[in-house]
Amino acid sequence: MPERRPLRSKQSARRITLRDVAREAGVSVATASRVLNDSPSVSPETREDVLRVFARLEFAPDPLARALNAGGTNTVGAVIPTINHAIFAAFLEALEARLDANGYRLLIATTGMDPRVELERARSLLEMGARALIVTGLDHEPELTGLAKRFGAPVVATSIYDAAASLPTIGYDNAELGRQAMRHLLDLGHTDVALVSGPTAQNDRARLRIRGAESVDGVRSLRTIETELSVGGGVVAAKQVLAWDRRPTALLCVTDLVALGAMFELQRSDLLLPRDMSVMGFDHISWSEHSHPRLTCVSLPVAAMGQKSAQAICDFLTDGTPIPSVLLQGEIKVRGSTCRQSGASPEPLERG
Amino acid sequence: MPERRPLRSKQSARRITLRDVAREAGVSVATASRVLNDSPSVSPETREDVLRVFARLEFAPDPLARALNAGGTNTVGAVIPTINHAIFAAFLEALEARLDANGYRLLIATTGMDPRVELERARSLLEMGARALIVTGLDHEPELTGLAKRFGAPVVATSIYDAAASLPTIGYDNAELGRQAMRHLLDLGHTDVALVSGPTAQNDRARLRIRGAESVDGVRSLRTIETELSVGGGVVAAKQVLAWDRRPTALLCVTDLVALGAMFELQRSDLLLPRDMSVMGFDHISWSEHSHPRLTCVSLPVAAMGQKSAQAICDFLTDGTPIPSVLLQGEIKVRGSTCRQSGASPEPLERG
DNA sequence: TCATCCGATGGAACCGGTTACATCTCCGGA
DNA sequence: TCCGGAGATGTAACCGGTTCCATCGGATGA
Repeated sequence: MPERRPLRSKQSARRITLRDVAREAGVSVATASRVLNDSPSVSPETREDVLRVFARLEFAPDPLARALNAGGTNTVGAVIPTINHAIFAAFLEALEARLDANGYRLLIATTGMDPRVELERARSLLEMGARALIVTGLDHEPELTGLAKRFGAPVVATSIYDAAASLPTIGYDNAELGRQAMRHLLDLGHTDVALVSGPTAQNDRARLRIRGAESVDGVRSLRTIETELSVGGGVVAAKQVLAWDRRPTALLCVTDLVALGAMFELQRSDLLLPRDMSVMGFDHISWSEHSHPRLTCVSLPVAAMGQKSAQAICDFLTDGTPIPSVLLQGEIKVRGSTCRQSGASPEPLERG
Repeated sequence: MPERRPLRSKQSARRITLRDVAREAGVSVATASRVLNDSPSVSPETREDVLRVFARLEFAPDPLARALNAGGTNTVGAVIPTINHAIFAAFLEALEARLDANGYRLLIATTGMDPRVELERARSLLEMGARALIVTGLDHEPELTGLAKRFGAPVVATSIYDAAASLPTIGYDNAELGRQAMRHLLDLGHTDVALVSGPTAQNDRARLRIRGAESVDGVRSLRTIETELSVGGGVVAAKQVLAWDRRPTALLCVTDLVALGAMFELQRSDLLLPRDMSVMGFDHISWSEHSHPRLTCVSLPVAAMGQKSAQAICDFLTDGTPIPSVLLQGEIKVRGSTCRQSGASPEPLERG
C-alpha cells in the first residue's frame, strides 16, 4: 500500500501557473488558457503577448489539471507476466507503437505469473488513471473484472481466443495451434514425443497448448515435462529427457526460449539435430529463424495482436465501439529442426 | 500531436463522486474524504455508514483529482531504444520492480534509436505527468534537458557512466569493458580480430566499446563491421567475415544477440567453435550461459542498474536527495566460446 | 444616427478530490 | 457551576487548468 506523502514542499518555489502568466501578461486566465489551446478567438496581438510571457516564465502546463478537466488521461495499462521474454516484448512493442499513433501512452506492470500480484498491479494502474487494461490469458482473480468495471475501464485478454469468455479476447487458438504442432510431428513419423512446457499453474495458454497436443490421435507416447520458462528451463528439460531410458524422437516445446535451451543442451550432448532428435518450438521469437538448425515452430501473431488490441481499445475509448474478440491465425514455420523419423529417410525437410 | 477530444460525453451517466456519496450518507464531503483516507478523526459509526455507501454506490475515487491535490503523480518515464531486446527488458524488469516497491509506476516509451522520436516521447511522458525521466546513453537532442527542467523532472542517463556529463549517469564504463574484452582475446593469442557492432550513429555506448577495444595495443588487425542490432544482424556479419580471404581468429560482438547470430551462422558453415573461431559477446542475456558453446561475454550489471536508477530517483522525489552518478562494474564471464589461438593449444578454457 | 451583430475578453463556476480552520458537543477537573 | 480541551464534523478555499456566459467596443446595415 503506497502511503501518500506530500509531493511538493509548501515553501519551495511554486511552479508557474496559468494565473501567474495571466497576471504578468495583463490578461485573464481565460484568455491565457485560450492561447494555450490555440483557440481562434484571441486577437493575434494578445496571443503574441501571452506566448512571449509563456516563454519568458518557462511555463509548463500541469498535465494533471488538464486531464482532470478532460475527464481522464490517455493511458492504457498492460499487466503482463514478464517483460523479460522476447515474445511479450515483441507484443508490447507493437502495442506501444499503435497506442502512440493514437495519442495514448502505455503503462506497464509485471506480475511474475502471480494472480494476486496481477490484481494489485491492475489496481495500481487503474488508480493511476489507466483508461483500459490489457491482461494476458483468462486466468485471473475473480475480483479483477469488478474492479475494472468500477473504474469504467474495459479489460482485454490477449494471447488467447475464446469467443465464449466474459472478456473480449484478442489472440490465437492455443489448443488448435498445439494440435497443429503435434500433427506436424506426427506427419513426420514421430510417435514418441516429449512435451516440454513452462509452468501451467496460472497459465491457461500453456494448458491449452498441451491439451491440443494431447488431443491428436496416433501418438504412441506423449510424456510431459514442466520446467522453468526460460533458456535454462530448456536445458534442464533436455537433461531430463536424455536421462530417460527410452528416448523420444521429438521434443515439442511450448515456448521458443525453452526450445533454444533444449537444442543447446542436446547439441552439447553430441546429438546431431535434427537427425537424433527433432525439436519444435512455439512463439517465433527473433532468433528462431536463424538458429542452427533453424527452429521449426508455431509462429504466433504477436505484432498483429499488439496492433489489434491497441486499435480496439482506442476505438472504444473514442467512439465507444465495443471491443470485439479477434481470432488471429498462427502459422507453422517448417524449418530445419524437425525431420522425418521413418528410419528410412533421416533427411531434414529444409537444408541450412 | 495528439489532439484533445472530449473524453466523456456530457449526457452519459456521470461517474459517482465523493459529493454523491456524502449526500447519500448524510455527511459532508470532508468527512467522506476522511473516511476515504483512513483519517483517525472519524467516529466508528460514521465510518461504517460511509463505507457502506461507498460499497453500495460502487464509488471509485478519481485518481486525477487526488494527484492534482498531491501535486503530481507517482510515475517515472523511461525512454529506451526498444523493449524488444533482452538486455533492455532485463533492465526494465528490475527498474519496474524497484519503482513499484517504492509506490511508483513505470511509463515506457520506445524510440527506435531516433533522437527526434526520443524527444517527442520524452515530451509525451512529461505531459502525462512523469516526475522523472530515464534515458539511454548521452546522445540526445539538446532540447531534452531544457524540456525536462521546465517540467521539473530530473533526467538520468543509463547504460553509461561519465562523471563529467551534465546529467547524472548510472551505468558502466563501456570503453573500459571494450578494452577488457579485447584484452581477453589478446591474452588468448588472438591478434586478428573482427569487431562486430550494432549501428553506432546514435549510440554512444557502441562507439565507446569500439574505441575501448581499439585502444588495446598488440592487436595486429582489427576490422570493424557494423550490422543490425539483432540475431539476424549477427548472421549477416558472420557471412561477411567468412567471405574475407584472410579470416580473423576471433569475433568480438558488441551485443550478445549479434554474437548468437554469428555463432549460428559460423556453425552452419561447419566451423567448429571455438576451435575454428572464438566468439565473444557483450551484455550477458539469459541464454548466453547456456548456448553451445557457452558464450564468453562481458556481463553488464543491468539488474543492478535498474535497481540503482529506480532507488536514486525515488530518493530524489521523496527527499530531494540529489541523483548521483554511479559506476557499476561489469565482469568478463569466460566460457567456452573463446579459446587459445597459439596453434599449440586449441583447448577451450572451459569445457561444456 | 441608431439598432445589431460579431469578435475579443473577463468573471466565475467547474472538474473531484484534500485540508486548514471554524464550530459544536461532550467530558472532566477546579 | 463554569471552563478548558479533545474529538467529531462541517464550511470553504484550494490544486491548476477549462469553459460557459456575460460584457464591451467597434463595424455594419438600414
